[in-house]
Amino acid sequence: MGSIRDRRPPVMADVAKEAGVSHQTVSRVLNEHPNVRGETRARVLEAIEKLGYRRNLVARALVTKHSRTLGVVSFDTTLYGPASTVYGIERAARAAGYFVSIVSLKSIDRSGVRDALDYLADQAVDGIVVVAPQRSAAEALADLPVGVPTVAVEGGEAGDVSVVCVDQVEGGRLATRHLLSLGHETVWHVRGPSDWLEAEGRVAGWRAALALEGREAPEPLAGDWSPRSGYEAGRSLASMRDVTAVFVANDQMALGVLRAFTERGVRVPDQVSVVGFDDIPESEFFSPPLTTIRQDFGAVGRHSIEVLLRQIEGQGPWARERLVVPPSFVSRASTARP
Amino acid sequence: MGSIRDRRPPVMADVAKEAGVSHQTVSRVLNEHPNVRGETRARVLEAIEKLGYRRNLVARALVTKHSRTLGVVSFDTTLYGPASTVYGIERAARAAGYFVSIVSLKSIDRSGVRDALDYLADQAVDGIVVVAPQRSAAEALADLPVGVPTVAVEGGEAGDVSVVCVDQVEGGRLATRHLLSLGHETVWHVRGPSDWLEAEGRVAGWRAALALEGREAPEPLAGDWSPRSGYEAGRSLASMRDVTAVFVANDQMALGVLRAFTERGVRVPDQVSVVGFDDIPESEFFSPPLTTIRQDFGAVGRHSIEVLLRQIEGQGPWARERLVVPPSFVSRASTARP
DNA sequence: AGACCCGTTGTTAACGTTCACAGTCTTGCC
DNA sequence: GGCAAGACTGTGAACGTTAACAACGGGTCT
Repeated sequence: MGSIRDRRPPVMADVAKEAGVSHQTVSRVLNEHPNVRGETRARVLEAIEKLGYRRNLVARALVTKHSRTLGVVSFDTTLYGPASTVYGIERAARAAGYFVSIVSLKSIDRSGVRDALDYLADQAVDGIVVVAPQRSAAEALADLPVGVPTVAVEGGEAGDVSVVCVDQVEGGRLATRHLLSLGHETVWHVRGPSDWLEAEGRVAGWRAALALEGREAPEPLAGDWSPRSGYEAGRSLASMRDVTAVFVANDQMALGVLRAFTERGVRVPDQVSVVGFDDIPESEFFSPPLTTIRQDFGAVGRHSIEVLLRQIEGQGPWARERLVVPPSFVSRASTARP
Repeated sequence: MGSIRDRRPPVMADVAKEAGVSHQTVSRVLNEHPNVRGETRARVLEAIEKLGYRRNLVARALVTKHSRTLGVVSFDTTLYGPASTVYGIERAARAAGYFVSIVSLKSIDRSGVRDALDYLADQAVDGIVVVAPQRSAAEALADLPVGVPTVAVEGGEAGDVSVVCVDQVEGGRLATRHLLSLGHETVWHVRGPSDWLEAEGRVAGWRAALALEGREAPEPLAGDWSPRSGYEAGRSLASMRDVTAVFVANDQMALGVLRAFTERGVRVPDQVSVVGFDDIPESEFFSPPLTTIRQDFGAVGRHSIEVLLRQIEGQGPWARERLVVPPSFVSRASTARP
């Protein structure tokens, strides 16, 4: 028995003594090594229970070189998209027995991403997921800390990391095609910031769908994802004569557009049809309920962990994968025939 | 020079050899111990730079017993409130030089919280922040792993952990008082789930404000924070005759209420006034823009880290603190005189 | 019967850092 | 000139785990 003042948590050696075996046998039981006699295992387990032993993961990580921790670098986890993605990542990681260490960046510039990566590398993470929706972030992945498996979510082609993303181009196409199929002459677009790859993808899909039908693409209106920027774009659109259909690059901006239209007396969908992007939980209850393109953020998170674990747990040089999650069209009440 | 195939990252001993000092001196330089000669320090720093040495935080944690990692347990980080709080926590923690390890729970029941806490304790976190808005989560804090400093965010009184929270009662009062002061006879309430402390607090504030003016409190309508539940409550309210003012327990449900009113032709604020809670980024662009109660989630996150670090870095038994962040009233266009 | 294998267990040595302590070399001061 | 105090540096031993290897016993095969 230890002294009364022995507040030190029990270690493997204590368990070993209690069970009358060597510490190595305890280790074997803990790691489910096959070659341990059933009775011995039971005795060890009992001793563990009795002493309330918990294995020290730090010591373990020191010798195995694996921390069973994954790093996540993300941009503004307050936004619905990143928040959902990170949530999916976290759940998938924990289900696989990994911890998740998170770094949220305020602005994603090259040095910010580099710092975050270094920070995580110091902590000896086994792998890193970078939610890198901006071009600058994607570029920062080019000069990665070698040796640490990495997956980019929504990232570009830069560097040779695996990428998991939603097919933004297809999403833009879906939205635009829907509006054209209703009979609209052309479709206007309120786009996201130009340094966001997602914004570019949606623009590209919009243009492609328009081109396919031989329609002229009007000049897109610039937004920054915020409802306010959508509101301002909406005021501009409301003052134009020939606008009958608008594809807005995310639901928050679409809300702003709807608000501006309401203020100006433009009726949706009677006079103008609006399609959003993301399918945030609120969109269904906008006035009118918003037709939009759904991104399955949960799937993106799960897949990114799958790809990452394949790299971590597989051996040898990892193949660079590219996994694309398809978006889906959600029909509601904000679109109609012109 | 190491061999050509020497891919092993450099350790302290390598730096020491390179600089012609002992490993302990390298350690001293790294830890900014004062008693190192300037020239020696320079030589060590140079060697570190040359070899690209990075200190192994795992080995360090093993001996110091400090991982410089904080654990965060949260419920559904997809919701705006928790997401913003966790974001604030993460930023404040990193600014203080701590890593943040996150566990998101799907449902907060007692055993779920316990598991999460154990999980984090295994990882040897230096402290834990539990975002525990539900009664059951608050209860789970009662049987905490001893020895690990813990702070509850939005938690109740249970257990003897420090608490940082927004004054929900005051928020409920603010909303209700505003409506009464406009001249409404009474104020209806769409409440949050009954196992959420925040929901209870808002109900209490609403009742208190009503009682203060000697008004009868109508039966509150139950919601679950989702826009849909707000929508359903809104339909009920729309079918009642004497409803002129509604205080909705969060902005998402308020959106649902507005939607239901719009569908039924109930004009806001002309016929009915609506006040929300949270001030999510979207509320300003609802139709009409929503009068609401703002919670400063960022401040909550920052304060929780301050309290936690005070416990970690201070010595001796920590005093149990209780820090209350005041909510604020945001006036927009969804309220008017009856 | 002896060699050999395999299941089971123990012994010893890492892993890379910090801590405790013991030196050595200055420096200042009587 | 000697001595104490302090600055600076080095040595050895932790921290708690897993890896590598050795040792032992009983069974099987020849």
